[in-house]
Amino acid sequence: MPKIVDHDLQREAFAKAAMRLIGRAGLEGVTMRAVAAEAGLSYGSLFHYFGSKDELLLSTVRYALGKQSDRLNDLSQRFSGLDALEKMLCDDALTSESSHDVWMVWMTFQYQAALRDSFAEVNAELVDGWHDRIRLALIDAQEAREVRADLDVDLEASALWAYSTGIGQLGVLHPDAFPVDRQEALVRACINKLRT
Amino acid sequence: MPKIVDHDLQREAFAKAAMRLIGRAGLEGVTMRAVAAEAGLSYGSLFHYFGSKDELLLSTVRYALGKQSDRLNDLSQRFSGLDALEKMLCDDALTSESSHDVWMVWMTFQYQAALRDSFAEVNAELVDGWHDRIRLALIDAQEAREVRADLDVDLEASALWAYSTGIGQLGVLHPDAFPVDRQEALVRACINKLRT
Amino acid sequence: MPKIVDHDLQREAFAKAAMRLIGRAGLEGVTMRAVAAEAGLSYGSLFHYFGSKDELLLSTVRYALGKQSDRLNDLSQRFSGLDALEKMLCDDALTSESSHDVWMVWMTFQYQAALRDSFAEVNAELVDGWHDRIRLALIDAQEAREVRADLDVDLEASALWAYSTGIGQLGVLHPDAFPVDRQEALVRACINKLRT
Amino acid sequence: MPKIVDHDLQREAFAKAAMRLIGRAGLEGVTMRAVAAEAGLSYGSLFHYFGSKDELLLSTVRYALGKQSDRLNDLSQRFSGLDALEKMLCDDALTSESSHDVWMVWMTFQYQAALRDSFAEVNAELVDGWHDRIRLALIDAQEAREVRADLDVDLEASALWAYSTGIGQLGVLHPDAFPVDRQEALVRACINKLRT
DNA sequence: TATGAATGAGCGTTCATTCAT
DNA sequence: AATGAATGAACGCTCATTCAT
Repeated sequence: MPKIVDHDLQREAFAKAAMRLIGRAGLEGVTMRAVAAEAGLSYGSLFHYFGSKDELLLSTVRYALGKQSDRLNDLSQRFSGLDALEKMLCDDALTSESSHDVWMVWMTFQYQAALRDSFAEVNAELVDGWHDRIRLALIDAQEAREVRADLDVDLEASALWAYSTGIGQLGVLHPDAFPVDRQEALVRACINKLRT
Repeated sequence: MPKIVDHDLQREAFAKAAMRLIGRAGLEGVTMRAVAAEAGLSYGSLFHYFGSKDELLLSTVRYALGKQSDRLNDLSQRFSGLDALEKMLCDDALTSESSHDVWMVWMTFQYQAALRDSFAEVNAELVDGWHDRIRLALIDAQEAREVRADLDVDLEASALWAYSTGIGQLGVLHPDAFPVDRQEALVRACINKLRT
Repeated sequence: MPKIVDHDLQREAFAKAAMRLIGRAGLEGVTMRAVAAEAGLSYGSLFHYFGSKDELLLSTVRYALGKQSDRLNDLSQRFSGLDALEKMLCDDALTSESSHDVWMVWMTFQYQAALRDSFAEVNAELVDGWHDRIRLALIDAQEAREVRADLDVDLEASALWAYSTGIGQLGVLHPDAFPVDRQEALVRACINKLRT
Repeated sequence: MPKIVDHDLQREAFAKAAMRLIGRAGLEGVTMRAVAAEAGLSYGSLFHYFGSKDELLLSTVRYALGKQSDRLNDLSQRFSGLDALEKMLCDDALTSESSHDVWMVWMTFQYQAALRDSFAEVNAELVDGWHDRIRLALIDAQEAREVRADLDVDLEASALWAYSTGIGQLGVLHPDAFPVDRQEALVRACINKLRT
């Protein structure tokens, strides 16, 4: 019998380490050696679990966003309409200490996806999912008469997407100017403008 | 003093080349060799004009944003209030073909500034300038009674900043989902919501 | 003593796998992982049966040449003189599909033996055996008056050795220019020149 | 002005270094670091002159065989028929100390060409050249009535090719059993058999 | 001043080997 | 005995930077 380890757990450990490094120093800080060291394992080990750096990176983004996705799923089941939207955007946009790393991963990944085909595909699927969620919540809100019947749902969905993207980015890059409570206030203000 | 003019022209030529490369392939595409080749100048001379890669990068961002800043200055002299705001945001946010490279430089730089102290300083000054412009235009609008008197100017300035940041980023990264006319529509819709 | 049989069988399975890999992609294609995979056995077990890669390689060459040696022994018992020589050289030199892997192993091994002492020793013994066989067959032929009495047996043995070496190498490396029937024709032509 | 160096001369220096290493330790001994060290230059320099290891290797084989080719051209101008053939084969086959490295390069290259497409192309051209030379010399000899009129020139050319290949290989791999004078004797014996 | 050659640290990746179960 | 995880040295290659002319 081989040394018993949970393969997926190890992969996750490396993904976590990579996420921490991205959070701390961006993609440039993610060298395979640094990831191994951060995970407390040997360099060679890393390649036992990931065939290449790209594979690790893709796993990292899936891990980082997977957790968030789970939370969003939970929220969209427990709430609906503008309520759900507010909760989702707050959860997503808010760059508190705990989600800082996730946002850095997300930004990094978006950037990479614009430059490299291998990332673009995965990105498209993640991005579309996010956009859809916003649209559906808006449609819900419209049906519940929380927002005007003639609201341009598509446009507003895009607006909210852009808005949350911007808040997230600024929250990460300028935490002093965009502390969490300000981010929350911005999200609320924006959603309230949609209310009938 | 013709030499000095030459000197600045060379620096600008390199900065332009670096900007094009960033627009095409991100920071990763910017090697000193590639910059020299793109500028059609010799490799060694690059180090005569810039002591290091960082210095070149800083010059590049100053060059890229300087042009935009000039345009904004012009706009803020010719217009005021919400009008100026709309023009400024459209000019800034719109990722048409012509400003794609500038946006890429900007995004790249923001990202670097979050990670490296040497960039953060320069970034702060650029960012503050932008935020101030928005605030001032909003105050103008308030004085001209274009917007409600009790509008939280600070908050809305932040919101517009975040909004334009998000539109710009999405415009660069997802040009298909955010073509220029959509970006414009989003900016207008946002500003119109502020109108009394 | 079934264990011992198992042990040898496993070793042979690995040696076969290594031989196939050498035939397919040369020594560079032989990684310990690839050998285990090709043999359909576990990676770790490979090191139970062979203390090192070198040991595996040595076993591989012994396995590959052992089979051929058996055939040659058989031939030299059933035939003698030039007849035996022709049969032996045809068997040995001919790089048909079935013996391609064996030839690749042989070539690879010769090459290694020239570079590494640990292989040279084993090689010397194999090579000497082959040279002796040719000499003995020539002496037989001489005694049977198939060849001239004043033939320089040593020289001709060397010549035949070189000749078969060359044919084998070219057969492996340039199969289009040296198909089996051409190889056979070359061997026959050479031997016929020795006939009185 | 840059440091003045002869680009081609540096490339040759590296090629020579690579050839020496191949002669000493085979392809496995040719690491880019070892080549740089052997050439007495820095590691990074090497990549200034060769874009990749393959490029270096191809240059090495061209360099190694180019010298030989020059000698052969010279011989085939000064001699003709069997005389030329003998001189050519002696020059080519003889693995004296001075040509040991060349032969190792040649063997190594043949082997690689069988395994890698990128080498096969260059190899084909070199190999064909060699085969043609032998054929043409034989035809010359036939016209000069040095050999029988009904000689199968194609077959004999292949035979000589195989023969010289074998002698060369054995000369390199078993220098004790195949010293230079023996190689020469073998070549002469073989050619004399062709004489009318 | 202008050029490009020279340098070496650092990268992602491979791999034989050792270790723990 | 059998398995596969763990390890780290070495490889080819890139690149900002320095140097020599």
